Amino acid sequence: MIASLIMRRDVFQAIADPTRRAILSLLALNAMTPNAIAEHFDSSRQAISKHIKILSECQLVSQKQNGREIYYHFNPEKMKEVDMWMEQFRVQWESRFDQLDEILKQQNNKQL
Amino acid sequence: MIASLIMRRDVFQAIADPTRRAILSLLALNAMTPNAIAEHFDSSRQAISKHIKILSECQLVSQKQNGREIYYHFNPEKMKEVDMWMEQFRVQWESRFDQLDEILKQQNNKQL
DNA sequence: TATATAGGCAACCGTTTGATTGCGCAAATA
DNA sequence: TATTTGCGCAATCAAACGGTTGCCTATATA
Repeated sequence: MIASLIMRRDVFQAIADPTRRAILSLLALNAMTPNAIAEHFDSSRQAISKHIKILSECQLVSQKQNGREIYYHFNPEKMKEVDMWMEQFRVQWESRFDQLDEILKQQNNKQL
Repeated sequence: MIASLIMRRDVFQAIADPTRRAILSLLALNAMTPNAIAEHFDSSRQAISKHIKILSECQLVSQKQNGREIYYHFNPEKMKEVDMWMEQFRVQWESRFDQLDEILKQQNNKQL
């Protein structure tokens, strides 16, 4: 289908929604069925299913059918993409420690 | 204003847009004016300004006025929030190494 | 076999998004 | 001083989003 090729959801867009983030936090602890997930929220089962569909489309979750139940599993691989994107910024908040290192070095120099 | 209290943007929603992510990548390297940023994109200057406004509202960027020019700076502090949220999932992709550790341990036991 | 349960799919609807256009204002330049 | 430049603000619009409702199929249970 064209949709599966073109519409391919973005991970960043998927985690933009607070409900989807909460679902991911739940699934990271253990795999769950849509109904079990929906019990944790005020929204309807269908609303949650739509969120799950979006999470599936960008491969943040995978599914395993068991009879009429479908267990959704969190897929850490995809979340890594966010982590990798963050890498470019991590240097900046680690620079604080670098600055501290610099200060300590200078103090050592003074002591010598 | 009420807007500044209630509307307070979400960092996750801010980085959902690919253009905004690209802007952040640019600003992480050096502070820039809206016009300078817009030159890197096909969109109009106003479109970019709107993105900048969203990034400002969630404090992912800060501004420093210089005459009629406004330099926008990347603020790493806010990006940390995303990094902190990711922490809960990081365990999962690091578990691969744990599994490797487990295998190595068992092999050592065999050797003993 | 009849009924209840799990869960996907499609249609619909109000709100939000991202982009464009036009405008106004302050700072720089002629 | 007149003009250009930098940039924010407001209005407008199509597309996307998030939710609800209704329906259908398949599996489990009475």
